[in-house]
Amino acid sequence: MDAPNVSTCVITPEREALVRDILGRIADKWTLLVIDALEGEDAVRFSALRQRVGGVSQKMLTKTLRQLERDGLVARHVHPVVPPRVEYRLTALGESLGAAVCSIWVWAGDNIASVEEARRTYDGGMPGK
Amino acid sequence: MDAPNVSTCVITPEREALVRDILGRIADKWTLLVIDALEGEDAVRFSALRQRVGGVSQKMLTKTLRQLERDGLVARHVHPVVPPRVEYRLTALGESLGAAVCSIWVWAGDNIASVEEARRTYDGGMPGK
DNA sequence: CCGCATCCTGTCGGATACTG
DNA sequence: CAGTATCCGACAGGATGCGG
Repeated sequence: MDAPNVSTCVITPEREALVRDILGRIADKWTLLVIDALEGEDAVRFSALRQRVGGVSQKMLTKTLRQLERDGLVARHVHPVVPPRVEYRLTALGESLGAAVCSIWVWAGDNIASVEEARRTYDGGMPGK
Repeated sequence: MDAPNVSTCVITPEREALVRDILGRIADKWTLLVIDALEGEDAVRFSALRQRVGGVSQKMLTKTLRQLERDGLVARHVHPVVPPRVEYRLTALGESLGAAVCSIWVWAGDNIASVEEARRTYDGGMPGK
C-alpha cells in the first residue's frame, strides 16, 4: 500500500497526532540545529558537533542525538578505541527531513523584516506592557 | 572558501538566531495546530477555533493567538457587541508560513512508517528500557 | 573523549475561579 | 463569550561529578 500522491496539504486526525509528535520533537530547541550542523557533512565527532551547534550542553546534545537516532534520522558509529571516538551522520531519512525543514528556514529568512515590524507595531501600541 | 555554498539552504549566524526564535515559536505545541485550523477559513470565532484545534486549554489558545497576532501572522477582529464576538483569521504572512510548514506535514505523512519502524527497532534492541 | 546520574531552577501548560 | 489571574504539577534544560 503505497502512500498516495500528496500534492496538497491534506490532514487526517491520525496524521495530525503523528505530526504533532514529530513536530514537537524537531522543535525541541536543539534538534533542528543538530540536523543543520550535520547537513553536508560526512561524519562528525561528538565534540566537534557540540562546537558546531554552539551553546548546547553535553546533556542536551546527547539526549537530542539519542532521539534522532531512535527515529532513524541519525546514525551513530562508535570506534572501539581509546580514547573513545564516536561519530554521527545524517541518514537518508534525516537528510530528507533537513530538506523539508529548509523551506521554513527560507520562509524565516524571507520574512524576518515583516515579523519584526509587526512586533514593533504591536509592542508600540501596547506601551504600558 | 570554508562552507561549500549549498544552492538553496544558506544559513548565516544572524538568520540562525532569528530562525531559532521563530522555530521555537511555531513549535510551541499549539501554534501550528492553530495555523492549520485557520487555514482555508475566512474568520473563525474563539470558541469555534478552540473546538477545531481540540484539546487546547483556553489559556494556551489565548496565549498562542496573542503571539501570532504580535508576529503579524493572525489578525484579530473584535465586534463591539454583547455577548462578545471575536474573530481570527490568517494574514497573508500567516498563510505563507502555513504553506512553508506544509512541507513538514508532507514529510511527516510520507515518512511515518520509516520513523515508527526505526523506533521499534531501537526500542526492541533495548528491552530493559 | 564520551556519556550517565544527580541536583536544581525556570518555564510550560492545565484547572479553576472571576470580570466585562 | 472572551479574556484575565492564580495556583500548582510536570518537565525541559543547565551545572557538576563520576565512570568506562
